Amino acid sequence: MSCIKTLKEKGLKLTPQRRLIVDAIHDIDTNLTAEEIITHVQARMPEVHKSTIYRTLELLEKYGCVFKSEVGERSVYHHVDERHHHHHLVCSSCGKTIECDEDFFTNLEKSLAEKYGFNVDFKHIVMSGLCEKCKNKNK
Amino acid sequence: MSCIKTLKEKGLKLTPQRRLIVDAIHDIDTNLTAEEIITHVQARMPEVHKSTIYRTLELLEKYGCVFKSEVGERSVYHHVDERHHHHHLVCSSCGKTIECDEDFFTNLEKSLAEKYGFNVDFKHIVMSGLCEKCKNKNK
DNA sequence: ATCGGTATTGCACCTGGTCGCAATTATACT
DNA sequence: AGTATAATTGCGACCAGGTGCAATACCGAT
Repeated sequence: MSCIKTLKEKGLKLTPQRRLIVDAIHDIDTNLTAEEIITHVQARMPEVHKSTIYRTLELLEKYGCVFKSEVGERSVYHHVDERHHHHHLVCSSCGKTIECDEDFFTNLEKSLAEKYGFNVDFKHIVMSGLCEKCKNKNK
Repeated sequence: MSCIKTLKEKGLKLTPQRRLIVDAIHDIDTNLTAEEIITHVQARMPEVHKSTIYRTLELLEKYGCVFKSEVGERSVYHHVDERHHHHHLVCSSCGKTIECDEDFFTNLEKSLAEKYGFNVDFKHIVMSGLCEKCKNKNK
């Protein structure tokens, strides 16, 4: 429930709509499409407009409560786990998500910074590809 | 002009619209947004519908003539250079694109496959972040 | 408890991109 | 050159997501 606290600390208003959105992110999976959030929220409070939801999600991202990432065309939101950061590997065939440790990326991050002076923002990247099952399926 | 050859080889029709789209990809930058392509094509042939352009781009991607990648919300197309693959680092602040060698990613690719059995599809990833200049600007 | 100001909402509209469909056209065959 | 036919086009409708604006509601001060 730290999301609520974060909003309060920033002097933002705690509207019923926002509570519902925060609830959705906590209650359901950690891997939510915008559409799933909209459905969940509107099931309880049908008037809530999608733009309100997108705006709230944007806010929560801005204040570090959720991560937004693009998988294929759609946006997917991950509730931020304060204990440890991790990256996500999403299978483009079955949709399965694997959390992987951020250590894997630190080397790459470092060498790209050294060679090109470029600072990749890995927090906002979700890698897509094929998981083990789907890879073998296609053979 | 190998794109044209590729289309012919696949038994696809060579329409004036398609010629224009292929021209655009060759003539202009290697780093084109869909919108830039649409503008370029419609400047010469105004009736060409955006859906035709998107469909052709999809085809060209399918047959390996271009790479499509998502930067922020928009789609960006890169003309494929047959000589060597490389990855793209796009600065989210100034839009500058850096081509980087694929060797940087092979280690990461390998270790993710070993640890998680996951095969990241790096061909379709464009990393965003901050280039040297923009990073220093914000300080 | 109520009041005022600012944050937030819902709405209507916009944008990039996709899709089904009927009309058109590039090509292969005669 | 003329024709058959399957691929392709343009169109309009649609989708997810975003924006400006007027109306509303949260919350701190009274």
